[in-house]
Amino acid sequence: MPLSSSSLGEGPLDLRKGFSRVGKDQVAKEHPAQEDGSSTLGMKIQRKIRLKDVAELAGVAVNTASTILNRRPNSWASKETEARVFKAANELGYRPSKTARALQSGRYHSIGLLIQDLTNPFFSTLADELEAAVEERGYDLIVENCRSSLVRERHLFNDLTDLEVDGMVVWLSDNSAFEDELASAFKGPLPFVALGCGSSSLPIPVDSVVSNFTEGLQQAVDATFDLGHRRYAFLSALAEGQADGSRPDLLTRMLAEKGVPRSSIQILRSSHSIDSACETVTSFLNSCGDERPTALFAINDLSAIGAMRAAIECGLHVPKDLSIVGVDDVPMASYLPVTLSSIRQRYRKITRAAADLLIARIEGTVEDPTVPTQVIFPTHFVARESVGPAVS
Amino acid sequence: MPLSSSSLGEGPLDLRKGFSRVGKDQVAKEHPAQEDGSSTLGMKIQRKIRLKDVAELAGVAVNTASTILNRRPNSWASKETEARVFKAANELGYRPSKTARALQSGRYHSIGLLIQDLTNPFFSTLADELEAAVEERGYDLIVENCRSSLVRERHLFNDLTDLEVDGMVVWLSDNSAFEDELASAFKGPLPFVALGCGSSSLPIPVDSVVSNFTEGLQQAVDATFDLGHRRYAFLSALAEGQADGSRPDLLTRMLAEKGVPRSSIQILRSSHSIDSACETVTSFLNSCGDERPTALFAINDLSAIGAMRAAIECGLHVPKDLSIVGVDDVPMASYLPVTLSSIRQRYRKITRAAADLLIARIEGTVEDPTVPTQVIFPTHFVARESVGPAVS
DNA sequence: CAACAAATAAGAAACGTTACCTAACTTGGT
DNA sequence: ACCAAGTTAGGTAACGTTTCTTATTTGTTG
Repeated sequence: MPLSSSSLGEGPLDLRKGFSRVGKDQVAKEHPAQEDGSSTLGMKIQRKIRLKDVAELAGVAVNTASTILNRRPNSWASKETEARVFKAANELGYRPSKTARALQSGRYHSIGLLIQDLTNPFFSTLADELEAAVEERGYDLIVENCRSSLVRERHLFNDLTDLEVDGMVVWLSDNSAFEDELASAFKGPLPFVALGCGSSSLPIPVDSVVSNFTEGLQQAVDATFDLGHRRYAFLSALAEGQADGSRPDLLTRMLAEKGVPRSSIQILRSSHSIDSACETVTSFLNSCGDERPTALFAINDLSAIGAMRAAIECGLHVPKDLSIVGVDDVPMASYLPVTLSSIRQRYRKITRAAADLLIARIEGTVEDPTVPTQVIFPTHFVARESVGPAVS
Repeated sequence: MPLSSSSLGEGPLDLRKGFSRVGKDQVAKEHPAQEDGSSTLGMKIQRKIRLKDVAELAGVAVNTASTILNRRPNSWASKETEARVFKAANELGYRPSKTARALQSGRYHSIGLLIQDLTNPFFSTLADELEAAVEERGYDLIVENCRSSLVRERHLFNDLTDLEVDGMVVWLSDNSAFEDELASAFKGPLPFVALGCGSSSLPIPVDSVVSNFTEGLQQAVDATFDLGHRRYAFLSALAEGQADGSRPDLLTRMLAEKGVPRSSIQILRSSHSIDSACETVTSFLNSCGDERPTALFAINDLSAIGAMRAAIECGLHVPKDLSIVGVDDVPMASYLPVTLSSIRQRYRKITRAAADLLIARIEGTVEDPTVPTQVIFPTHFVARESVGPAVS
């Protein structure tokens, strides 16, 4: 999602277009002039303006032009040539080729973000925020969307270096499944930051920014318990160990401390999508008779919405018959017709921290590069309409 | 969002990583071997495997290796050398440099998508679908997110050619504001397809894929009118002419045909975001006394959700006191606690058509390149819980 | 006035590919 | 034996930058 951060400095450089590609048949090798000849079809074809053209117009050598346009620190061109070069660049509408630059310098000025599902508001918000964060620092964001496919995820993660970015921010659906790759990738030359999942599951030596779900979950448990809930359901990920702030065992333990037995806690499994959650919960609710839970914790807000829908379809009222808690606190949560209680993650802080960490790595401004940094942000429970007193 | 479409064909080419970047201090210019020396910090640094290395290991020239690995049609290498080259590539874990390839060939194997706001489920779904569509055809998708900023939008659109993609799919918030740029960009060398907005507003000679909202809107008008609604509100875009399937005038005209006077139609304006819509509608509802509309048409689903929230906050019941209709039919619409009635756009079809059109342009398989193609998809009204009988 | 440092500019070699053209081996038909 | 055609492989020049090194000019000083 690059907002072209033209490296031409403050030179006004009108935003006129510098069209590229001259077709296979380039005429006149050395004379870029030709003043845009019209093709047979009436389309203007204009060859790409190269640095060389600018240099020629300004009457300097290409490297001189390069140095000037890039405002390189050491090399001091005279004010006069500098002006000539800027003028020429402006006149021709010169736009540097990122590709050539990247090939030569090995720097891409862009950062990748690996996510599971762009369709999930959590991830799209994350991407949006991260983009803003890295852009402030002069990088473009390239989103790698796994589209909920695990094979795609593994594929993409293993091919990170194909990406040709300066660094990666990765959200993995299951860190433990990638433990080895993560550790070895961290030793590799491509800087990256692991995001999000696993309060505890990161003994892996990797730069990371995670949310600590213990606090938020504890608050949610306290709140629901105080409202009289004694039978719980937990809507978890499809596979054991998958990204999952409020892991089943964590919840079970917290509830156990309050005297809620394991037998009063139902663990449901679905994928992270809204429809899958709805399906799972519907069939669960249809089959659980009297022992129906009064509170349901979902793995994320999307699933929570699906669960809420399922409850409603089953003729239950939220929160009277079933209280529902999500995770993430996506922006939409507070606008739903029944607002969703959720365990809030600090998007903004997470993305800023990730950007800082990663860019420090990239630019080498990190004290000891061998030791990984871990940033942990607290979460907290936000109570909204979807949670109410238990009516057992 | 590139899923690296390795051009190495079916050669199994283990997915092991080919790390790049050797730091500023490259040793041994000609001997890539060096068998990954460990740096002082214990990090493996491995220089990028180049085609040259593969060629050397296989005992052939680089161009030979290139020809073989790219399975170029004409040049026939012997089965034996071919095998040697593949083996060498596998052994070294060779991954071609997209950058170098792009620089040389002028092809990027990627397509850009310009959208207003990644955070809006409509656009993230669109991106998701388009990515799938272009990926099938061997292209990566690069998302350009305007983050709801008009200046960013104009900036990005004007700098399209900086992007270094093979083609663009652009959704513009207001085609009319870009009319000139659109027309001239279409004549430019960068193929692009305009998306979505304006049933009627595209006399501009540009490849485009649009939804025709007339049908869906008519159905929605019919449905609500039949349910007894006689006072309407229309939640429109902030600026006149902004992307807006169910333009105020269109709605007004349809209602006029049914005998609903203009004075019974309130036009509200907000930006496309959920919170802005909620705010606008809240203050409207608080100020409209007895003449409160019984049906509200929103410019998109996000606004509709905001409006629904506003109604609820004002103590109104949806749909008893206020029926609400959105536009887009985002996946979530049918899962909300009060499911949202909406005018459905055919995401899948739109994205496929756009991909087809664009790629045909890119690959030059278009009969007459001077004449623009317009694809129009119908929309239709999907009735859900948010619409009910008018209780005046 | 010679000499030396700074200031300024240019030359040439990368970066990793692909494209175009030429050269060397095979054949097989006469 | 010999030459066309066919087959196979290599040489070299791009692509548009940046970077490293070298050359020129200018100004200052003993």
